[in-house]
Amino acid sequence: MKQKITLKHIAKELNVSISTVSKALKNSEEISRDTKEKIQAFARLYNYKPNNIAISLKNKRTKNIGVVIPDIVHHFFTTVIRGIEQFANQKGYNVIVCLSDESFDKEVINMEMLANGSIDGFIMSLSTGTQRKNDYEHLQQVVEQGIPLVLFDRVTDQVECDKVIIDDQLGAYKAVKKLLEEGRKRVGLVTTENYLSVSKKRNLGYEKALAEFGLPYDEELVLKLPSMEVDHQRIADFLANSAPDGLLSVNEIFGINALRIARDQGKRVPEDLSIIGFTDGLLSQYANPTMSAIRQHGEEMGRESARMLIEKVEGQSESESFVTKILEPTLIERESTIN
Amino acid sequence: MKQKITLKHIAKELNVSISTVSKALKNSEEISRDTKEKIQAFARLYNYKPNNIAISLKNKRTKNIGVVIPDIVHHFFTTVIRGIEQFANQKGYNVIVCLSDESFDKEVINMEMLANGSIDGFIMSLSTGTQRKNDYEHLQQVVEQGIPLVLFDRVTDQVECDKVIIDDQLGAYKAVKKLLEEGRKRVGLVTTENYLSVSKKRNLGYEKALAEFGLPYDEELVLKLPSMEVDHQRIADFLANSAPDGLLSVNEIFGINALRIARDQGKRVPEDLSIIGFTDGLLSQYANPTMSAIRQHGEEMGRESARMLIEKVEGQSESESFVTKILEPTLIERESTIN
DNA sequence: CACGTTAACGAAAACGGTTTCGTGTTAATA
DNA sequence: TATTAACACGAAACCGTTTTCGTTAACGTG
Repeated sequence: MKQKITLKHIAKELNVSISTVSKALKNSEEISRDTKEKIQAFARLYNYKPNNIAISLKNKRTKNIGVVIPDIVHHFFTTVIRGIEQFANQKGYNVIVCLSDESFDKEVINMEMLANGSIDGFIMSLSTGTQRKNDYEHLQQVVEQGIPLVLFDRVTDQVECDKVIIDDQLGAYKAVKKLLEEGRKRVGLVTTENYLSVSKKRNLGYEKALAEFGLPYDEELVLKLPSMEVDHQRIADFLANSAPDGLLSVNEIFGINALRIARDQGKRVPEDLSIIGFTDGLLSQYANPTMSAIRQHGEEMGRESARMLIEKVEGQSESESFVTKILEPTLIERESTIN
Repeated sequence: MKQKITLKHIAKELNVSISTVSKALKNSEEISRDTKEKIQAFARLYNYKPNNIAISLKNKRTKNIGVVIPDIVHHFFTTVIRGIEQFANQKGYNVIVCLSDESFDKEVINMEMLANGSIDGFIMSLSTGTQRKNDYEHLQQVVEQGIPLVLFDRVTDQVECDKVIIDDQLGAYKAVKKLLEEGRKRVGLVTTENYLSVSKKRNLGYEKALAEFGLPYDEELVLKLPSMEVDHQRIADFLANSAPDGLLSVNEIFGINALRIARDQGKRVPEDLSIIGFTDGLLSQYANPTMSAIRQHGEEMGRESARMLIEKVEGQSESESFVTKILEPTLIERESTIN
């Protein structure tokens, strides 16, 4: 087993001091041509690579960024991670991924693990647990310690930091407007309880579009599921009883299920029921019929988050100015709506 | 901005030495009751947490594990990550995720970045680039340096290390056997070129089942796509020309596409064409008709990989024995096959 | 009273680097 | 010849811990 070689080894072997070796490998002007060549050759021969941990300790910079997300088996989040990875990697950063599993406690534990020197900054999206509890102490702490933080998608007003979101209200508005323009009279909404920041905004967009078309907000047409779990029965009942002729789903899974259940109930999609879902993932693309969707541009959101974070991390500017970048959602029209 | 507090700060503030503080916080017997209480109270008050980096340097243990995978927007890999995260987290480890993006070069770069002290061990699945190039120098290096390595799913015989795979041959065998038992006479296979370790084995399972039913291996019934890209035209031509009545797809995406294209060609699924795909992901579950699948137990694979890796990392045993854990795949029957 | 014990703490090395500030040697200059 | 500058290198501090090995003072013992 070849042990990793250190500056000390090289120094001893070549009968010079550690500082000389360090400088030689950095091509410092201080060291003579001869010595530099000798040291560099030796280092190359033994494949010397500086120890990241030692450098981190010295520089107080780890070149790691911590990403805390609720779930990873979820198309939207994976695309965001990919975007983060892409940008971060290219800047020489590594990405430490932690899953909060939608739990407040896990979110806190993960952040505390990472906040003690392991990372230079955080990128995160709030767990439902945290949003429900409405407790952001752990985020405040991080910010107060001067650790840069970027929140994406599921954010909160209660923490001052950089944020990247899509215009959820606009997304919902676009979708519902499209449905209303098809001539739909009973446009429904499948969503979650309002503790999720995004759900709230999507509801607003839904209402706005209705109002614009002179339609009232009808509670009967809004199904609020208590969690991310799919409750087939409630969806089936909702579709049967409320009889919507258009539907916006706050996420892909609910949408796909609604589509499926509607067809099982004998409804034709899109003729009898026109459907649009949030998140343009694989499911929407491969559903039958394919499902129209609001694209959230996850990869761009990830890249943007990483860009903002790294800027803060590397920025000497102690400027306490935080920006919220708002991406515009795109309506992707497919077979579940009428073109 | 509250700066992180260190042992040195506490020591100066309380007029004791750094060593005393360190010992007091570890509740050492060496320190008097009084002093310990005073120090611990102070530390709690200022929310002292030891610096991970310093500890890592001292212990030569980072409590980080590096995961290098080809892609993350892929259901199977995300479930594996979830399994790894789950186990690792519970053992106090963090997971650094790197994406090779199916590229040999990126795989090498990522590993080199992490191998210089950032992590205690690797869990990885080979990129297609690496398998095509058939070059495992970077893995050898890591192993020689004594860094524990666990390969999962896409593995190679050319590196001696722990491995976790499913029995791909058995999986394919189970699927094809099922199709043949339905009475199918022309069972086809949609796969990739053989440089992927898993494809090779799945082909073997396919052949084995055919042989068992006294059927010849017919090249016309095997479609080998050159990459992971979906080539609609070739799939359509294949289905039209070779006219299979049963089909095994080496992954979910190819399977879903085949299913779709077959229906577009007027074939009924499963009556005219019975389909089974590898990887039991969301697409299979939500396809129309739902697609039968070979479940690869990604989460278990992740947990198992993490378990084996951490055992090696923490194991004082310098036992140079490597094991390959083989998980049994499960056939999930859905609507795309006849029950 | 001399000695050994013990309790309670501090000094210093170590982990593997970076960086500042000498310092000795040589060569150029006054 | 004395002074100085340039060159090439080393010593040591530092990042934040842990841990070994003193050291000191108080105490008990013969």
